[in-house]
Amino acid sequence: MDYLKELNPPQREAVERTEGPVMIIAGAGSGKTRVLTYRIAHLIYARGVDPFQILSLTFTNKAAAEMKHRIESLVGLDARNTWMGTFHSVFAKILRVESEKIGYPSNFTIYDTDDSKSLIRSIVKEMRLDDKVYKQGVVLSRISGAKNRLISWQAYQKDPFVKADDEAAMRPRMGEIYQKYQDRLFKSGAMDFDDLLFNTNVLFRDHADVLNKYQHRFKYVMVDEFQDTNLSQYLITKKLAAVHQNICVVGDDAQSIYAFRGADIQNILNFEKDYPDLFVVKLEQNYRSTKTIVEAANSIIDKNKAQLKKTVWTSNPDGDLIELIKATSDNEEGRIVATTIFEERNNKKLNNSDFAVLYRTNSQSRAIEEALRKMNLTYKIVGGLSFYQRKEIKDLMAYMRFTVNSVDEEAFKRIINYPKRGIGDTSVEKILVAAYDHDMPLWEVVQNAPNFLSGRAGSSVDDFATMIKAFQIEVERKDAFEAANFIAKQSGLLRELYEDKTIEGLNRYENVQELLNAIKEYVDNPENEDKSLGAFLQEIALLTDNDRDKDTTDAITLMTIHSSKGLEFKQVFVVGMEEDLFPSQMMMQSREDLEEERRLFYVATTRAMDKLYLTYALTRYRFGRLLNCEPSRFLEEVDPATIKVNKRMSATREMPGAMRQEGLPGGSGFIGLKKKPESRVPSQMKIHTPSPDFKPSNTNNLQAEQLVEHPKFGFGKVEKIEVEGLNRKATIKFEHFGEKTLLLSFAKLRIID
DNA sequence: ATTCGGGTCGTTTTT
DNA sequence: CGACCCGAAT
Repeated sequence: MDYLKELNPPQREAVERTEGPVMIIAGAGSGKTRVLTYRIAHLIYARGVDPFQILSLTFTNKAAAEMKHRIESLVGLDARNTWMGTFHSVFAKILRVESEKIGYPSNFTIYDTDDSKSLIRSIVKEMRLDDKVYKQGVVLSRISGAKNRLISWQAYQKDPFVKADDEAAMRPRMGEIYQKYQDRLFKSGAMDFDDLLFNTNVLFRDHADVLNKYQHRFKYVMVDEFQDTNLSQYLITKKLAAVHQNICVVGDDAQSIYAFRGADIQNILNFEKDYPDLFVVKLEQNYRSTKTIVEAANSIIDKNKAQLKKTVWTSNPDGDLIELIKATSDNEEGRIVATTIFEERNNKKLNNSDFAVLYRTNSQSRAIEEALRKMNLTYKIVGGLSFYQRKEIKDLMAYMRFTVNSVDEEAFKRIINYPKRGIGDTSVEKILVAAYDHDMPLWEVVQNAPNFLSGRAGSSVDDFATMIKAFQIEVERKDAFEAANFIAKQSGLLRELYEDKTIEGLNRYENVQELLNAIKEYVDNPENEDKSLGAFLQEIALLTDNDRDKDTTDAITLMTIHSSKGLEFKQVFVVGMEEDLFPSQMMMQSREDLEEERRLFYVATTRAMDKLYLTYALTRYRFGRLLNCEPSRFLEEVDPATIKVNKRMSATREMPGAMRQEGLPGGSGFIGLKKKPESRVPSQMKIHTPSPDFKPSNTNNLQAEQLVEHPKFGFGKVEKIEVEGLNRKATIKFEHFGEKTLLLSFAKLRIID
């Protein structure tokens, strides 16, 4: 039991108190993850609990993976058998087994936000409502909010308060949309994210035997980031723990920053009421930050009324004062951040990865990125467009989804005419209408297309159905990887991408390859018993970009404060400390909103271990308008004893000589990419027939000014040649297609001399 | 089937 | 300002 010696008394108490309801209030940097992992290890080691009986729920896959990894190194492979994952993934797994009891197929699809929005759009359109009033986002968040509070569409329509709300917002038919939305999801054999939790509640409510089974299976239930749970999640946990009462929640009310998506801070503030014999442990010693930073953070959060009393302290050294930096503009702010990182890194022998720049809104990253790039500092952006949201990935996944669950409407709409097979919107509409009019499953209609569509469209859909049937046979016989490969090839999707030799096209092709690799890895992983495509799809539906292998490159991290939770860095910059930006003007409707912004500021400051910088700009552009910015009220709230106003770096300042030279190659420090412009090729010109004698030339000696022929884009003139790493890129101006940049190692070009 | 022009709107984000 | 959506025009 050596590991217990590594813990301080409250941590140890939190680990050893395994029986009965426990709430661990864990201040920032107080070793929360360590306590959680040791607690699980302790259950297995000291108490002899079967890992199979321990359920731990987290908020991100990353947190779950990290914890699993740490337990494994503590306990060994036994740890594999504990149930650990996000609320959504754990209950998706359970629903997969039990869904038929509530009328869903066991191979149900999970709709992501895009699918949900697209479905809402169709419904609003079909109801002939104004989509400017019933905006997808608004409608979805309203429905989502209801589901998170366990309000079914029936209850929604009956509730007079809800009704009054919707009418006041000039959206009286919201209840109807909710009903139709649920109906369509059901008929598509699909659940959205909120349904995974909502339906688990339904399952446990209506099927006592099922609830009983899981209540007895999970003798110990643990919830991480408890301050971020919504009602739906909380009730599931409560039900599961009702028999053994071994429920342990870990959280920090001071870091509750997700109210806007249904998290209810009252869950943590009122937890005691639900469990009168609750044992509360407070972890108040901070191991992460300097005294200065801890004091500053405390001075902010103390202003909040709604909070659990605790005093976070540290025995770490005082450290440097927080630097408050005033910049004249957002670009200067970026420059100051970049030069400061550059100097600090060299003076203190730090790595890029020791630095983070945090902002309130994603759009603020631009100025910072520009400045970092100019100084050739490597950076990465966390968040932004996810891998799984890329069009090419969603397309292939839609094929796989439809093969597995051939009533999935959103998947159907995505692939029925991509690659093009002459089935336009009208035909698609006819198919869907037919399905609803005759109350037939979508797949029935597709299989009998000629009955519903005339002429060419009918036979095209027929061919499509034949193809899908071939896929289904493949899926039944082969594992996920082989089936996915088959689908990617036979659908024509891979070929479509392969033929596009532009940089963006290559990226898309590589992305698809990467997805296929991920499937291969999934199949090869002995931990995954079910190697079918269906099983893989279920796994991947709940992944986000943050879960993918992060590159090992040493880079400065840029992200929003929200996504910084749980992380730590030696030096942290919080930029954009201006009134109305942070705290955000849009957010500030009530005292609660101000308090949430304050907690957000608390989260930001407590990411820093050694040094914290707060910066603001006096002018900033927003929506094309020049703003005059006042320093944020938060700057006034921070204990002034912890701050020094940095005159040295404010105002205009010379950059170090080495940085000043013009024409430094900018691009190499650039890892993150927020948005890739799609290459737009005018369709009439798509088909260039290569000359009969077309043979790709050796492009090793390709020069500017030379004339070339491309099999797809036709004739063009080389504008310039660049070297990027091992690759050479040629920018070529084509007769009809304009400028394209091609990678020479891939492009097939014929040199015309 | 695509493209272009006009109009709108603009947090935070996980699953 | 600029991204996105939609409808009119090709």
